[in-house]
Amino acid sequence: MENSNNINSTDNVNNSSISVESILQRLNPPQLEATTIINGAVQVIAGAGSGKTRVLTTRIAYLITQGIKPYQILALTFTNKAAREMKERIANFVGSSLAERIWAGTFHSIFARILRYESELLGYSKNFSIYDQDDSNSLVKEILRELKLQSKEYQPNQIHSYISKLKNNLVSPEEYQQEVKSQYHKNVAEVYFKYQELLKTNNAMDFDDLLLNTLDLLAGNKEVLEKYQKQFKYILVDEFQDTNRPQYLIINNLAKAHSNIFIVGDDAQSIYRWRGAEIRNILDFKNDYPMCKMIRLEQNYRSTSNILDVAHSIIEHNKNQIKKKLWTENEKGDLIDVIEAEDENNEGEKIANQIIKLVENGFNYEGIAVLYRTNAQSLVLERSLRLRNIPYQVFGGLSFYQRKEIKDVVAYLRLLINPHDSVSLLRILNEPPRGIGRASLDHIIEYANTRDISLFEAFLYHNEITNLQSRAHLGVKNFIDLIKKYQEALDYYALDSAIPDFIQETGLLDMYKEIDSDETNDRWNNVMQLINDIIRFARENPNLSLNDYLQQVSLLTDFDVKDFVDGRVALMTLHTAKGLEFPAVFITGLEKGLFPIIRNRLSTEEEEEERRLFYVGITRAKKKLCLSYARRRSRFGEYQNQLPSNFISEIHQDYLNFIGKLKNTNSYSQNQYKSNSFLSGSDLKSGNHKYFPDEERDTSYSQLLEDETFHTGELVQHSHFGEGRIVGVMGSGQNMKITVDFKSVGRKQLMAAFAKLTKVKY
DNA sequence: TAAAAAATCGTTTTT
DNA sequence: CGATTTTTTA
Repeated sequence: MENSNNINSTDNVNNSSISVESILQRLNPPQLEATTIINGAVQVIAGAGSGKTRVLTTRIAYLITQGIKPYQILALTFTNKAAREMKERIANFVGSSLAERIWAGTFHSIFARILRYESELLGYSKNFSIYDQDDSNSLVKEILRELKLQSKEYQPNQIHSYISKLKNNLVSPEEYQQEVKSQYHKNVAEVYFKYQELLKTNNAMDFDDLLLNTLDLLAGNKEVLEKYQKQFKYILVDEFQDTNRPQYLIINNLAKAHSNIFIVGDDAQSIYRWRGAEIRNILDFKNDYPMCKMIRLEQNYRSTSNILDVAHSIIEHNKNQIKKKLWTENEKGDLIDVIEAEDENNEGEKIANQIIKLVENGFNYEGIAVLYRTNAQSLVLERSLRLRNIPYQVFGGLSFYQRKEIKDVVAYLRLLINPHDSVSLLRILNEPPRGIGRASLDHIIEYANTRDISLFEAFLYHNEITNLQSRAHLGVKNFIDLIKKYQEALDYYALDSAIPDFIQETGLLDMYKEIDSDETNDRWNNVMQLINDIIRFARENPNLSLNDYLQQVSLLTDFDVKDFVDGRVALMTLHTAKGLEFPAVFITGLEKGLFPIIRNRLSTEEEEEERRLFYVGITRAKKKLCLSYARRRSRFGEYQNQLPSNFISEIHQDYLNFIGKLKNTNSYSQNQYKSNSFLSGSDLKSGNHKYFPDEERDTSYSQLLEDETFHTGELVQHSHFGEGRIVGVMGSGQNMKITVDFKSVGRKQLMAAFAKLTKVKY
């Protein structure tokens, strides 16, 4: 049996460009072991840059050549993008038709997929909504309002993160309710209770539920468990150090039938403990799989030995860690540069200078990353890079799908397939205004509560609600008619015709058009982009539904959506940088209080996690590492004096090369920055021509965009608006907007990152 | 009820 | 400082 499979897959291997055998030969002994021991439990401690991804992909390709069917392989990664890239690499070995069928994805997306098949067993219908943090907060907020708990002690996001913590520790509302003593916590317990209840009523799951419900499903249904145990004969988990308890229990349930489980991780790179990740999982693994083979990958292929030494000297300060020592055959390389800056603007400027120097010395823009602890730091850095015409790309932060107008449209769509989703309903109820105010709404909510029905059902019975004004009755009626109409339309019309009509009829677009401001124009354009995206999705996937589209969208992050573009410096948080590598890395804001970050006081555990984060940052660098800090930094509009981070003093000074040491001059006065600040993004919004005449904009930006795909004056093709000419480019990073003069509809501002424009050659 | 004015508060990090 | 939320007023 194995033989015939072998022949089949060998055919496939021969058809593709690279043979697995040739790759196996290039692995070092522990890598080879990790790749080819395919049966039983294997735990790999993979140091930074030790070829972990290579092992994972080669191993999966090897499994397939050994006759394992791709759908029998479950590979769990940390981001959708990592899964996608892994599949692409495996496709090089075994062809894309096989690679496509591997169950590779994030915990959340894979489990969402399983839950959709099995939802009815848990009392959910197939079209359940997935609530992101924002949605969950709204739900908590609504509950707090109902329970009259709207004081400072009860902040929706804090309460939600508390509930989330309880859920990740597998504490049910009932258990928590019995456990707590103080009135405050009793109230929290009640919110928790109500929250879970409402999620069920809404036919919705939050991010945590995707894990917990999967766990319940497998623990409570023998047949289902056996079905998936039988299917997933080989399980691989990447970034194991960042799994939380429910994730561990799920994998454990799935794997215990055959114990073919392969986990890769590095305790030194555990940076998500605040989100519930547990080191305990690594220790428990050895107990649950006593026969497990332990492999260490300690040879680093990425960094210079200087960089590696510095990383090691940092992580050594942590008490809690598995002892290991990375080594490399790479050259010593340069010292680590340290930049001292006057303030955050000066920091940005010096980094920009340094980047220019690096590029003069043979580095490419795309090989450079600027990392920071908090997203808020990116703004100043962006401005500095812009001033020096350095092209860049920001990852993370607020993504397209988190924009208000996009979330609104998505809420409309969710309501169509899951009308019980009260969070979505409340979100768009008065968007545009429909004459249903808070008073009316409270009556309807009360009606729903007393009858134990969903909010939408209460809307349907609005005629029964006596204390409603006639204006509210009319508003409600129009609203439910709209939803009902398009619920039916979905049965009869194709997605790509029904959805644009629906969104048109919601009145959202008209509302944006009525007020002619930059903001509403942007929103109008963004909604149009989304509509195009849906149309494209519908045409590319004729057998998939709106439900499929929505589930996909709700689990996407900015990082998943955005590809690295050549010729641009990458800006992102240290967390986002995990798993990546760059020839040159800048780590910014190394100041006390900022990195390591301090909220109240820093516990040893938290400090160690910050240190691991620093370690992650350092080990992203291949050739060049540069650290920077500022003497003062503005916070909430006011300057604060800063001290260098103790992380810098933890490095042996022999490794450091201080550049641009500060003299006590006033050359970087506030005034100078004030005068430059006209270049800031907010002033560049369209219509602000008093600051920016056309000629001036052209010269300053055509230089900036030298490496861009789009230049002023070029002809482009848009999937919806047709052909047009670029008349301006402004903003930058994920907010980069280009103004295009379309033949069909005239001038439009488009988000470059999402417009999917193609160039017209002439 | 909706728009305009005032007040508040924020900065961790993300699936 | 600037975005978001709450309060006031028409």
